[in-house]
Amino acid sequence: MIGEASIIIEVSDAKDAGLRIEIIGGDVKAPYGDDIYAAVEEYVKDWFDLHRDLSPFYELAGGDPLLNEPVNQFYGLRVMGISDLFEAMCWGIIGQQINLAFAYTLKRRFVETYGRAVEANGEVYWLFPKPETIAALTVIDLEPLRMTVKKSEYLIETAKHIVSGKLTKEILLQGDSLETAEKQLVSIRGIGPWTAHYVIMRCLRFPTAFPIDDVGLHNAIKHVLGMDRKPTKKELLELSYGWSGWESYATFYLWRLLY
DNA sequence: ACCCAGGAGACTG
DNA sequence: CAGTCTCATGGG
Repeated sequence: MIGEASIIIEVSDAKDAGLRIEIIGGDVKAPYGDDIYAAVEEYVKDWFDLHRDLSPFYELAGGDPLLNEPVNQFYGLRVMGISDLFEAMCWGIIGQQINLAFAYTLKRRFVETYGRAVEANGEVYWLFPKPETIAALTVIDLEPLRMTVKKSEYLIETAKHIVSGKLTKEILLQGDSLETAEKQLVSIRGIGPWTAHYVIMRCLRFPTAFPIDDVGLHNAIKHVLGMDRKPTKKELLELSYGWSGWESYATFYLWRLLY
């Protein structure tokens, strides 16, 4: 989205020339102005976290028993962003305490019920629902999606916070402090430590964000170390001690092992 | 039928 | 503040 206008883009590998980005549809009409191209380029750079130099991470990962394998296997992988705060928070709320398969089902129902469809090259793309739309709902409206009543409440309340203007990406980023942003997020009903760190990782892009309670992270560690159980909190703290400064990247690479 | 899932809030000591 | 209990719905 650029303002209220949607732009559908396709990103592909241009080999030595880097990434190839093509505008394939949306609300904008060709010929596109330089401002459109500039906005798209910046969006993709933020989305792929291309502004970040990963060499310090690869340096520490090389000597880390947990990260050595995934870093070799997925070299070049970056933490993919969710630039829209509402979308990042919703995805975190939806993903709480359910398996990923069901989480994807719920997200699809949510988006295809309350989002906007945009067609390009004969395919339908869904824009994420706007907070104004969700803020106007009641839990009864969300019943058919079959998420828990609590999740419905959390989504609607989060939408209202954003619509009020008191919760924005810019406000969370004021002070450039993970702790400050976390404190604000956790004060919202339905946002606990896991979701706060998930949002700080995917949307605010702090490489130090660390959803340490994440079950996927626990299972990935169990897998890499060949354990017959998940690691305890104490073991997690010890194993992640060397990740300082790059916790979100360590987590993201370990998640990737589970696909 | 059973256990678990990219947790959070309420309650207790 | 740190543990424990409860919740709610579907996947495997």
